[in-house]
Amino acid sequence: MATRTPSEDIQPRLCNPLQAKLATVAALGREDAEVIAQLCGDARDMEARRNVIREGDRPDHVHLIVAGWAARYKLLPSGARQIVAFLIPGDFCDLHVTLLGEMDHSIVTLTKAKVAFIPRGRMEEMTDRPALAKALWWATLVDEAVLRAWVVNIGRRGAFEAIGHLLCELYVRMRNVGLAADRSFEMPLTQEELADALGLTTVHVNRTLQRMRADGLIVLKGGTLAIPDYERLQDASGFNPNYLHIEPRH
Amino acid sequence: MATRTPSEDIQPRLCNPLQAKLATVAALGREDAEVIAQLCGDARDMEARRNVIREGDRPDHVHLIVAGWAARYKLLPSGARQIVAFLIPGDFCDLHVTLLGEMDHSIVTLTKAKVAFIPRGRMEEMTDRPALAKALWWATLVDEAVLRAWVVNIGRRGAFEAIGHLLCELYVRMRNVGLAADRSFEMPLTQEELADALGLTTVHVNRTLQRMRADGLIVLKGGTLAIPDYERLQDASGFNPNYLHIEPRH
DNA sequence: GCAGATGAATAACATGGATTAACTATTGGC
DNA sequence: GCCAATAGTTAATCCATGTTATTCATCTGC
Repeated sequence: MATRTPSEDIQPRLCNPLQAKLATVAALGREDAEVIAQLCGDARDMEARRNVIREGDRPDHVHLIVAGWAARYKLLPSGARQIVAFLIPGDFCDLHVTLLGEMDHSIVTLTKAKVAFIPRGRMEEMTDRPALAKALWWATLVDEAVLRAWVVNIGRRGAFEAIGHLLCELYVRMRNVGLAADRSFEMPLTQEELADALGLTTVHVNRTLQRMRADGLIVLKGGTLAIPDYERLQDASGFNPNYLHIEPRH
Repeated sequence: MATRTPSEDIQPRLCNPLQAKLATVAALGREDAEVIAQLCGDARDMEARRNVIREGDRPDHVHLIVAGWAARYKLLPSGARQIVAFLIPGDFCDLHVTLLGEMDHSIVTLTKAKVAFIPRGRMEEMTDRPALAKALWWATLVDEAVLRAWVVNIGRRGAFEAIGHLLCELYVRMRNVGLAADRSFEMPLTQEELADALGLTTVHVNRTLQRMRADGLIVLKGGTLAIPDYERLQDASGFNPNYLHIEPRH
């Protein structure tokens, strides 16, 4: 296989993060895949640190991250910020807003990003296709599972384990959409963003990252994270990927 | 209308917690209500502190709390427990398991409880009815929103605010299923359970509850919680019920 | 190639909450 | 009604993480 050129039928998943992600659940037909491709096609470019939606909004379309990173967050009266999810390519920002009406949190881009704005009608085209409807439902449920893991991370793990756990999760998720290879991936989060996600301080995140580097658990530099010994990191942080509900695919 | 006897068509919501809860979203027809009533009819009695399901299980039916309280939790390798949700009457334990396959967490009763075991076929009867299908989808999305609020609570609020916030949420949810009146409700959680939910220690929960009592924010005794001045508690804990997505109904 | 902005790295010090360990109510079973 | 188990209280000590502040390193646009 080493002789073949990497063509699109070897790794069709790589073309489109959403296709890659949903292929995890249901076998998508050619037409399903096309519907998805169309959605991602007309994504808008956004600068880093721009709000995609804000708490209180009642948008009439759904947002999908096609490229770049974003974060779901809530602000406290004190001005403190808690990030409740990192959104990577293939993640929907607000699948729920159609039913819940009003956003109860905000979403901001963390890097330059491509974001698709999908009108309601377009979403219905998707949910009319059984395989896609199932896949979207699955995606929502996995988001919820990720949130549960996040609670455990913040509530009962120390800073060291918590950061390790989060990095493991991001690695698996990035790999699942074809954006990680050979134990490394582009990880654009600042220490402040990590801190806001884990309920810590930038100072403490810094201290802890250094310890992890010193232990040889991670190599984090220039926006790229490498994990020299994934199993060791996984053990050190009590990470069990079962909650991501990704079937082993080989 | 004040002259009418309070018959079941004035407050049908109160008969059944699930009906009460779902009536929040969609107007349920008489038949819808009947389907729900049947589900709750043949619930099994369970003792306190019994597992309803455990991580790794692949149950072939869905569980619904009809009476009593339960908790969704995860255990860490260290043995520490993190509660990620409290389940009160009208809450489904595992609506997701049908699609996700394997449970990624466990559920335990906290009090004596009545739990309905709903076979897959029965669930499909529900999802075949548009109003119910929508209501179930809504319930799932609200669970997710609650989880987000929980993350904020643990990550960025101090113990005092966090406990206050949680108590406000429980009050609103209990009221929403007809189980709270006049600013008070049965609140069977032990300090240990509160601690495991908020990522704190029993000792610290105890200290903090005392402070809240001293401040006159709560009256907690004999398994009943009274909130003398709800607005003050709400303000003191930065509670905004928007994330529960309960339309104001009057 | 410089100015301004942003992010990372350190250091000194403060503190909320953890830990441990008694001790004291309550509760529920028999 | 008593015993055993469970739940709540209290106090002393300790530590992980927060606070505040300053310096250094990059990046970006012009």
